[in-house]
Amino acid sequence: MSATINDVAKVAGVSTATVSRVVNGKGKVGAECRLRVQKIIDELGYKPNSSAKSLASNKKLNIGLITPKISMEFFGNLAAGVEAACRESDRSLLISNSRYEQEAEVNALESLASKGCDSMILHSDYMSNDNLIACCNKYPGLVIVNRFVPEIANRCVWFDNINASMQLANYVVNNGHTDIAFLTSIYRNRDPQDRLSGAKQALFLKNIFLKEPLIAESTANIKGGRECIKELLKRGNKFTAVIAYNDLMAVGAIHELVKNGYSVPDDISVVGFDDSIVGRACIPELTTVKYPINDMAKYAVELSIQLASNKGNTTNKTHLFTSEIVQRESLKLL
Amino acid sequence: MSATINDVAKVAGVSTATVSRVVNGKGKVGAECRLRVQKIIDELGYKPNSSAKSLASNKKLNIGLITPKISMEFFGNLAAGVEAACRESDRSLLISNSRYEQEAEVNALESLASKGCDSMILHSDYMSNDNLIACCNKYPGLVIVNRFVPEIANRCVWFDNINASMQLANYVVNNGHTDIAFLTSIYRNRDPQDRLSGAKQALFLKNIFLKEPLIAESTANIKGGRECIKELLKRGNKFTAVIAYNDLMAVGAIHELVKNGYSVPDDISVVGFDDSIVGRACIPELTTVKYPINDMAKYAVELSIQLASNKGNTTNKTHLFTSEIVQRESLKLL
DNA sequence: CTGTTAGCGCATTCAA
DNA sequence: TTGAATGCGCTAACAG
Repeated sequence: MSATINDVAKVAGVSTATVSRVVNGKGKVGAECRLRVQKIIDELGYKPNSSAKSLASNKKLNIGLITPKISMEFFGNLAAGVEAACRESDRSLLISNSRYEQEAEVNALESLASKGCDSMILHSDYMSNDNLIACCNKYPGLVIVNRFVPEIANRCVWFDNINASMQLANYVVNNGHTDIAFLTSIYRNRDPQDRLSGAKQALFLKNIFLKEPLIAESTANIKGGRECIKELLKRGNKFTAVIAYNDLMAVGAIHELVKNGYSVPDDISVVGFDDSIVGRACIPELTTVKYPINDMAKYAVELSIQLASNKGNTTNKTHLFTSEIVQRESLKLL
Repeated sequence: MSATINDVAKVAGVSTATVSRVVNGKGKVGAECRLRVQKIIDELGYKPNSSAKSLASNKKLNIGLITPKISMEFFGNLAAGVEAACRESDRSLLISNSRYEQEAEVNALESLASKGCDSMILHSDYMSNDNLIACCNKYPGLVIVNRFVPEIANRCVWFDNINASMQLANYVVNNGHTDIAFLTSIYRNRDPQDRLSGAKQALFLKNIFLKEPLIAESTANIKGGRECIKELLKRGNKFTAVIAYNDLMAVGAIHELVKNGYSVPDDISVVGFDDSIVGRACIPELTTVKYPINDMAKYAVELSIQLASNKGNTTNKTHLFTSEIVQRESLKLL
């Protein structure tokens, strides 16, 4: 098979310890000796075996990412950010899909840890706070993305959905809307709840009450967005703006509104959430909120590496990212 | 740290070999002994260290995926398929982005191999056939996705872009179009070339000549699609249908056509390629060609595992996947 | 059926 | 500055 440290040592006429030193740039090695060894390394195409390396040094050089579904754009962006940061830190990235199953999340954590991941990034939708806390205690290099749990604040790289949703709702109101509908996800996990409650709060402060008849729920995809609009239209309550849980639902909403003869945004405005590619694909292009997942991913990697070397030594600092409204065409401006 | 095989052996009062046997289900172990050991394993939460495992057994249990950019939907789907297959085969997935850089592809291959990936899946856009052949010789478990190189036919899991493009072009012609424009990518890698030449051939067989004035090129994204239409409109040649290199360009084309007062598909039809989510987001929804990347990914994993255990032992069989037209709304039907 | 032993490839003492 | 020796956690003969 491929050359080992022994082969290099033999050919170079030195000990494996010396080869190890030149490979890792640690310890003292004579200048000419270093050159000679390096030459052999290049000639033989020697690459250290990372299993042996991590076994011997008890240092893990892998970082694990657990995501519900890597094929979704949001998680793809998360993975891309993590990958970039791994590359910079000369670490390898292991990926595991949890397919929205709580048990799979826990298994993945265990599995990745045993595969030499000292740092891990977890996007968890369904694990309870207590479970999350337990996991953080068990794995010092674990970082939680897109959740905030006060007890492990320093382990959370998160985004304030409530606040972002308030911003968005205010933006809609400030552009003249008072009859506002909200499209939420049928899956009652955190994000939809937070975004709905943020919108409610913001509207409440403007003396607008977001009540049941103007809230529709369905699956968090294009089809779900269409279903919601069908339902709202059937109910017959007036609305001039729609705030959707995410861009996919917003796009579905636009489709269904157009199909029913409404013009977006002239008759009805629609805004989404995430700033995903579908928002740029639909006509009119979608006004939405940017979720800085790529930046968060990079940050999370740094944090997890630091945590892993600190043995999870935690400060009180948390890691909160903020949003930004992306103004495009689907919200009519005053 | 976490429990090792030694801890389990000590507590259970057996040798490490026995523990190894029950963990791996290999060899003979007495029934009650197995139960006892298993109990200790569970109590201690023992998880085999995979570095030690692969070092000792000289078996690699990782599979590597090299992709230009994991955040793109197409590659995300590729990754998802690979991940699913890895899960079934109880292997870990390592991911590396090559960012469309040839050198990065080679580095990633080396790096992944040294990280214990005996199986690898590579999506290469820019490596030459000769390089690809060399890599396949070097890495017995390497499978190439989305390229066909005759000399290593058995290592290629591919899709016939030329043929698929011919199908699509025929479909367009059969629905009454004769004035057809083609939008291609400014990056002259394989896929755009194949799709363009496939369209040319199909049209040629119908006595339609796809000539320069009706071919526009730009970046392979939404913006590029818009640019192409701008250019075509400026040139002033008549066309009633547009075939785009991919869905993103097709969506951009639709946007620009609509902006210029054309109705799609009533005035001008547009078709894309890939069946990506943006095609379902635009209005009208895009008629396109399904690229079965998910199936191909799963297949590629099986193949690479088999190849790795065969030491690259190659048959003459190649692995070709076929396409399917996805009929939606952006092509007016006869 | 079970235990003993010898490495896998490397980093890291400790001597020299 | 360099080398020899040890062990990381595990598997795989080989004995018994």
